[in-house]
This record gives sequence, structure tokens and C-alpha cells, in this order.
Amino acid sequence: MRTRLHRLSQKITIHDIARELNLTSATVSRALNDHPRISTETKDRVQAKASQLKYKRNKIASSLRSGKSHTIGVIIPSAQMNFFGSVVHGIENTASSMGYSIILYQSEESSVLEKKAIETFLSARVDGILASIAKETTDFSHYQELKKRNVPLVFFDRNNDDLNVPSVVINDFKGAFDATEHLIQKGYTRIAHVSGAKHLKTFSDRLSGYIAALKKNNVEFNESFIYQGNLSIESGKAAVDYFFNLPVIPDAVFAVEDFTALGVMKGLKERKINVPSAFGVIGFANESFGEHISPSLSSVDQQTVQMGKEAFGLLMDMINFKNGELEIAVKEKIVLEPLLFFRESSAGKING
Amino acid sequence: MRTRLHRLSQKITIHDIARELNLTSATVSRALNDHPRISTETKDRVQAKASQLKYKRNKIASSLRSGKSHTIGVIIPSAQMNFFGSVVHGIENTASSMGYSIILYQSEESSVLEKKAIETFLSARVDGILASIAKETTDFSHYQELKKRNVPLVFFDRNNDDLNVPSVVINDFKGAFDATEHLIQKGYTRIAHVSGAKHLKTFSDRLSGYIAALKKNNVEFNESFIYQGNLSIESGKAAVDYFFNLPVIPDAVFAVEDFTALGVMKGLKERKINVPSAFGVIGFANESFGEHISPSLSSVDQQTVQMGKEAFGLLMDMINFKNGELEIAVKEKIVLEPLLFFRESSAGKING
DNA sequence: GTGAAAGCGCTAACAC
DNA sequence: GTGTTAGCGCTTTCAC
Repeated sequence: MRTRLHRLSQKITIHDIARELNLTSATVSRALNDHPRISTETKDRVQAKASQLKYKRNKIASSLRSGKSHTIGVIIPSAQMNFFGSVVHGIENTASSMGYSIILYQSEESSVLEKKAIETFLSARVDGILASIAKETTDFSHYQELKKRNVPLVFFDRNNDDLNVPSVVINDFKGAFDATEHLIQKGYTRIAHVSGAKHLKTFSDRLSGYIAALKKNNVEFNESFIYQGNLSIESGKAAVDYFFNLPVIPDAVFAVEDFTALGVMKGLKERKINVPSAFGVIGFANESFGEHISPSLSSVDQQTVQMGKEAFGLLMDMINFKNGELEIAVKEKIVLEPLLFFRESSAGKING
Repeated sequence: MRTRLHRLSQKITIHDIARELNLTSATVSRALNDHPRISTETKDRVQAKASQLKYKRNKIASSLRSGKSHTIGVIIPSAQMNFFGSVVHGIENTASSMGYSIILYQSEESSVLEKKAIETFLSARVDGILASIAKETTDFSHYQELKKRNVPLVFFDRNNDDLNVPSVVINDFKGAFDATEHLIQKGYTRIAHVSGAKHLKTFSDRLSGYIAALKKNNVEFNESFIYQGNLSIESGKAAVDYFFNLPVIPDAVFAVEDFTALGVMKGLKERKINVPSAFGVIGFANESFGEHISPSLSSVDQQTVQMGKEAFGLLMDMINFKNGELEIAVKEKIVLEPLLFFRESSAGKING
């Protein structure tokens, strides 16, 4: 009997409060939701009784009835990746401060899991979805389906312009441009680039920024100074091998991201080339290891936390628009400005 | 009208399927849930109609009725911290493979946010909670409340033994013991320790492991060889200053975690002390920067992903026990074995 | 193997 | 300012 009572005690509903207070559940519900037409006295009594009985509102019932779950779905490739952990940090902070919960899913870069995540979100009736597209994804029908269903959707970091979905990205072009120009200003004259898969916009934009900076500063652009890498330490090392077999050898590298830059530094160390006095290096992503290696790595910061905040804000706009019975007209693209961190690896050339 | 239809098309329910198939919603529900007493033919017809109508089951309604949300709440201090991102990776992977969704909350090390998270979880009627206690938390009443309410709860990494809650932690003692013994075996003879806040079990365990390894190997234990740090690069540097002003100077350090170890290495570099030939260093956490700095940092890996998997598994056990109408008797504590990564920083002393 | 009926706990018209 | 009523979409006895 004791246990039975105990078990029941977990299931206090607004009806229990209503009964004890000689009210209807409707009034209790209104009081709990701070409805304007309920007297302050009633509200106080209800509040008091609620906390006395340790009442916890049943969000599930409330969602079912109201059609709003106050929950958003978030898809990231992997929580293990620094970058996404940091974005999620920004998203969750903002969301919870506005009364929203987040359901987190990892795509593991797989289209199948990405679709599964969306199915789950749909059946959980999330109010909106924040997503970073999986690398593997080439068929976007599951995202298009969301648009059809009028489910608010915002992409962050990895988006697809053809889908016409609001997004928050970083200005890759400008980051690359600034990084390259920085190397030029530090006195490096033969600046090479280790790129990433060129079919991904992020990386082709960085390539364009690199080229534009050279042109603007009247530095000769040399096609052979571009090495096609794949975002890894290995490709950075391989790039060094390639560069040092060219007829004209570069004296600096703008790497498409930090692990590639790290590979470049390792390759240079093996060849006993001094960084930065003989060779400058700058990366992209501002990974945590960058400031701790020696020489410390200059890099372009991607404003991850801010990205999360902005993405959630954009999603909120869409959700509110939708509630206002308006067509989702938000066709916005927020482009964050990259932040440059100049460290030792690009401190300047000592010319011979 | 077009829009109207479109809008309605988002709200296909089992009743719609039932009507079109001349069945009852009960049968459709059973068919969709693969109930054994429903004929294969009916199941097939229902499935076909469901996907034709693009039916998505309403998990909210289902949860309300069945009392199971198939959702668990996860509290971590911050998604920005590598360690927790990695644990979440393990949790989410396992959870989603078993049909569970995770709601993520960050405590930001604050008791207030921690309590707020639990409130939210309770009102979302999660089937269980996975938590890593916030540093700031000294009053555990919100966790005790969960026990009272019979809500399955498992701690990971940061737990409190007094609460008698199942947990998954790493064997800090053994990790520290092995790390210290490794230094001894590599020929270092005066091994110091930079510790963390001693009121936290994690860190006092590491201290104990360090002392035990010295004793077991008959290396003299010297109280002055313990420097009280605070998990930062700065405290590592300060420790070096302290150690090099001792009458007897150590020749190796076991640091309580990697950032401290990094600070030690920086301090040594400033003093032009060679690592590892003159001084050995080993850390704890296996942070990603460790293998990329020079010399690379030896460290103790905390099996983060595995920790997430085990924590979810333990929670599942509790959830199933509960459903079986049994008292929650699971009083388990899973202790993971640390993994040692021996790198350059502890490669051995060249004695003069 | 399927139907009828009830209800999970809440909210929201519509009353007055 | 509060009550009445009617569901939200699903699951689940209890029938037969």
C-alpha cells in the first residue's frame, strides 16, 4: 500500500489541484499558464497547491493539445568534432534561455542516419529543425520534404544554396582572402594553397578568396601552387613534398583547415625549414591545438558559438512567422565574419 | 483551397488510414506496431496506405497514452568541452540505435541550470536521465528527488558516491598509478605531481594512484614534490617555477590533466630543459592537441565514447527493471580501465 | 483477427 | 473571472 501511494504520488494532475481547491481543471490550467483573466489570488492559491503537491506539468499532454512541442531537432555530423560541439553549445544555451529543448542527432556524415533523424523529429513534432548537412548527402529530398510540410528549417555551416533554405554560414571567401593577404603583408611572396574537396562550396570559396587576395595585391597567381588535399595531416605533408619539387618553391602556405596546416608544418619540420622565418603557414578553423603547438599556428576562427546562436534565432523567426499564419517568407542567409588569429607561424619572413 | 488541402495533408492520422481501408483505428495502430494478432495481409495493406499518405506517427500522442516517451535527458557541463562532446557522441549513437532520442542540456557548471534541466526533463516525462554533476553543485536534493520519484538516473564521469546512484566512471587511481609507474620504468627517479582541487574525488584518486605507484616501486615519496594546481596551463608553468626552486629538483612530472602537462612543458621549454631526455612529462585526458605538439605528450585516455555507451546501457537496464514492476535494485558502478598513450614526452631519460 | 469504447492530461472555444 | 465541453491522436482493455 505504501508503494502504491508512492507510485500514485508521481501522477499529480491539474485535476488533483482543481479538486483540492474547488476549481475546474480549466481554471487551474489557466492559472498555471498565467492567463490574464485569472485573479491574482487564484493564481497564488494554485501555485501554492501545485508546489505543495509537487505537481509537474505534463508537457506531452500540453504539446498534444496545443500543437506546439517547444522542442527543436538538431542534426550535426558528430558531437565528437570540436566545431560542432561548440555550435551546439551556442544553440542549446540560446534555446534553453527561450524555453526550448533540443533533441540532438548525429548523422555520422551518413545520409541514411540523416533521414532517420528527420523521421524522428517529424514524429516528435518538433517546432523546427537546425541541421548541418552530412558530407555524404547528395540527394536532398528529405530536406525538400520538410519545406513541403512547412517545417521550419535552418542550415548552419554546411548548406546547399539550391534548396533555398535560410542558413548561417561563415564568410569563407573573406576568411581566406584575409589570411592570404596577411601572408603577403608579412613579406611572403610565393604563396601556395592546400585545398579541400572542390565540389564543396566551403572549400571552393576559400580557394576563390585565396586567388582574389593574390590578384588584388598583384602577386602572381600560379596554378601549380594549388595542391588538392583532403582535410588531413597527411595531405598537408604530401603538399609539402609536392611543393618542394616544383621548379619555383613557395615560401608560404594558406591551408584550407588546421589539420592540413599542421601536416604542412610537420612536413616542413622534417625538411628542417624554419617557420615562420623561411616559410609562413596559416590555417582555418582555429582548432584548439593551434595555439599550443610550436610554433603556434595562425588561423581563421569560425565563430562557432555565435553561429549556433544566430541559427537558433533565425529558426525562431521562422517559427513565429508560421504561427502568424504567414507563408514562410524568411529567405535569409546570415554570413558571419571570420576572426583572424595571428600567431607565430605567420610572423614574417626573414629574407635572404 | 489548394493551401487548405495542403495544410491538412500534414495531419494524417491513423483514423484516415482506417477510413480508407475500412478498418478501425485500433487495428491500424496494432498493425503499425506489429502486433502479433494482426494478419500479415492487413499489416501490409496498412503499411502501404501509410506510406502512400505519408503518414508520420504522432509520438506525442503515443507517449501520452502509453506513458513511455522513448526519450532520455542528458546533462553535461558544456558541449564545448571536448571530453563531454565525445561522451555525448557515445550516448547518442547507442541511444538512437535502440530507438531512443536524447534531449541535451548544459549545466554550465551551475546548480541552478542543473535544476532547471531536471525540471524540464520531468515535465517532458523522459524515461531516464544521464548526468554529469556540475562542479558548483553541493546540494544534491534535486537528484535525490529523482530517486524518490523513481526516475531512472545514471551518473557518468562526475558522480557522488553518497547518493547511491549507478554510475560510469574511469579508474582514476589506476590511470595515475600506471602513468607514474611508466615514468619510473623509463628511468626517471624524482617524480613530481601537479594536482587538481583535492576535494574532487577524481583528482584525489589520481593523487593516491601517484603515491601508490611510488611506494610500490620503492621510490621515495616527497611531500614537497606535490604542487597544488587548478587544471590550467598557468598552473603547469607555476609548478615548474616551484619545482626548480626546491633543494632537490624533480626529473619528471605526472600532471593531473593535459593542459597542466602542457603548461609544464612550456615552463620547461622556457628553462631550456629538454623533454624527454632531461625531464619526463605525462598528462591525463588524451586531449587532441597532445599528439600534435612537440614533443608529443604522453597521456591517459579516459575512454569517453565507451563511457557514453556504458552509461546508456546502464540506464536501459534501470528502465527495463522499472517496467518489470521491480524495485530499482540496480546499484551498479562501472569502472572503465584507462588507456595509456605513450608518446615522446616520456620516452626516457638519458642520464648524466 | 478485428471492433467498440474509454481515456492519457492538457488546452481552448464558448458560455455567462 | 470561472465553468462546460470537446477533443488533440494514440493505445488498450474488453469484447466476440
